[in-house]
Amino acid sequence: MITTKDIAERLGISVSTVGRALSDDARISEETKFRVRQAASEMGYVGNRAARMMRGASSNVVALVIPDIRNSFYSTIAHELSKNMEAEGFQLMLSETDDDRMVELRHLRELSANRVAGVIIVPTARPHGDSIKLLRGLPHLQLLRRHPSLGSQWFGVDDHESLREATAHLVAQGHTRIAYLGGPTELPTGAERLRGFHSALSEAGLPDDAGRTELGPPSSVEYGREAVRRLLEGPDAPTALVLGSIQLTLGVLEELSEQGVQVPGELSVVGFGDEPGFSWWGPGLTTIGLPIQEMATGCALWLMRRLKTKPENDGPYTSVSPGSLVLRGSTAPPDGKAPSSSA
Amino acid sequence: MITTKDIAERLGISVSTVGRALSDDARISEETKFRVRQAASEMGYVGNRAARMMRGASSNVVALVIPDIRNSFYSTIAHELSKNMEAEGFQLMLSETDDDRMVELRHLRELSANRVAGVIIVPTARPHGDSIKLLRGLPHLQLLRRHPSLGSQWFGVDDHESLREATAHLVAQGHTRIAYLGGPTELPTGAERLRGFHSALSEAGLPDDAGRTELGPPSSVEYGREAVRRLLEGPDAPTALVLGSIQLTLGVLEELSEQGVQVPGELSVVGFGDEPGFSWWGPGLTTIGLPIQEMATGCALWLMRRLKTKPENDGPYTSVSPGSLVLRGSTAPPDGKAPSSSA
DNA sequence: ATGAAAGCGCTAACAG
DNA sequence: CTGTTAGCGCTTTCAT
Repeated sequence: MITTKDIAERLGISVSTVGRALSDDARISEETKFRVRQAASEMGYVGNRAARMMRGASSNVVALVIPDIRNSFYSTIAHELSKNMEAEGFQLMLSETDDDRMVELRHLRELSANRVAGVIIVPTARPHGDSIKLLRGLPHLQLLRRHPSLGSQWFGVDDHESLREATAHLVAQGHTRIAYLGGPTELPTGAERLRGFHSALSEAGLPDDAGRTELGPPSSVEYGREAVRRLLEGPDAPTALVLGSIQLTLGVLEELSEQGVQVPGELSVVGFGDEPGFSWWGPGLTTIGLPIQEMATGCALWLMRRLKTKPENDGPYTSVSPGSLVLRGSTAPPDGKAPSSSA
Repeated sequence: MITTKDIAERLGISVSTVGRALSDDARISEETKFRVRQAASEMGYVGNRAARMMRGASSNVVALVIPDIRNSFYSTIAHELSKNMEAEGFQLMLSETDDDRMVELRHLRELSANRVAGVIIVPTARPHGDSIKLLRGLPHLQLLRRHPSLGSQWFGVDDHESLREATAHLVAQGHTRIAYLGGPTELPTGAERLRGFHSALSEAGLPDDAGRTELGPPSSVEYGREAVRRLLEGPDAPTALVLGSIQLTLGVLEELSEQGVQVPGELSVVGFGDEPGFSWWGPGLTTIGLPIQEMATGCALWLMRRLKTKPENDGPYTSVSPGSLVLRGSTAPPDGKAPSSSA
């Protein structure tokens, strides 16, 4: 690897002159600057950021710590961050935790060792104590999930309201046996979504046992399939289903379409998230659309600004983006037998 | 940030003793080691990789340079790499090029400045000369696309054979007006897939004008929609369609389902890739399944090994994974009017 | 307008 | 068993 010293020797000048020329210092003659730049380019010189960091320069790397990039939720976020950051000269490090706090900790150790400029994290349910300590030393931002011990900078969506609205939509259609299938309540998102579900039920004055819930520890496609199978068994199966996780939604859709369940005839369904394919599933999936793109952009811009301004303006910051119900064909009043001419 | 010097001062010993204790050097007494580790942990010491790199240590970062992480093709790859690399203590840098050679170049500059340990790249159609130079200085590996000037380490899928097989399937069903819709031929993948399409036609002895092709410069969902609209217009519209890009497939499926085109009645379709949702699209999408997971794992393992063994065993290496046709319901003999009792 | 030298944090060679 | 010293590549005083 070529260094400033190599260039200096080649031109018979000192390293400091080379350094100054490359940083376009005012007191270097134009001619020298030209010769230096020429040589640098010819020799394929690329400045060593490690060395610069030792002199106090900060890293240009921001890390994104998420459960799984295959979840399109997260890949959209990653893309949006990457795009916004590239424009500002930042690079994106990708760390997948698989929702395992130990993996999360290992990643944070590495990120800290690499002295990344900042971290955007979707924390696991209960981060390790050391993870919390490590994050204290790094400018960071929580995304979607919010853990109290990880500071008060947070970007997320209105989980409670999104599920309340989705459930209310089913209630308005006359459903009285509604099931909710979502992620674990250990996660702040899971808890909020479940709360939203219950809010809608109680607002409608429905009895507590109107709502049946299946809360997966694993928010996986496979679990979604199993859970919906379980839900549909038995005599008083629900007539409607609201979902609280993208992965679970994918599983449910696969299972329902495989079992040939009539939607919305036998069962009304409201999905979570709006993936490619949701629109062409069965009668079109009515689903909770999330403004992840906007959220991610906001998040990127906030962090960029935070990193560029020296002062520790680490005041609490919270951004809650609203979801929106995307109405398609997968919901209808219960007992499809009676096509019901109600509005 | 805590340094070894801080620890040394606190314990009244020298920095080298601290360094050795932390690296579990044999000549340090167990007691000192213990005290050092204790202090390090208490003080929240995290080694500075930048400093280590200046002493010759190599980075533990591998970069993945791809067009767009939202393409599930690439997010699957990213996940697989990440998983395999985390196990070996490597971190994954994510660089999106948006298929823009200038963005690609900027990323490679940064990666080089950061002295990343290695690069896995899906190159743009014609990488910039400087990009080529930069890559020469970095251990790297091409993925899927293969550009001759970027070295001879490559992992990919058998694009030619995959499309040949898919097309042959349609030919076998009796189609004689088959369209191919794929990415630009400037990309090696695009060219190979198109070649596969033509191979199948000529093997079947079909006239050249049997195949109609639409080659998108932009492999986007939107372009897929437009293109299929164009294809279906006019009197001698094709009776079958083979696709050569995931994004285009997504667009085509949306458009066909929106327009209510009967598949396979009016049109037989073979998709590219196997995304969630392809199985529940219409009659189930017959599609070209790709072993991306295996490919990515192979790729990760190869690079890890390459990075761990000092010697420049940069011998040419090529790995071609075969695709496989996933048969579902979207293809049938032409002229659906005659349900045709053939096997 | 340019050089010389110091030092960032760490490790390794060289003394004890 | 432990300390001293040098140097990785770069920027930044402090001297010319």
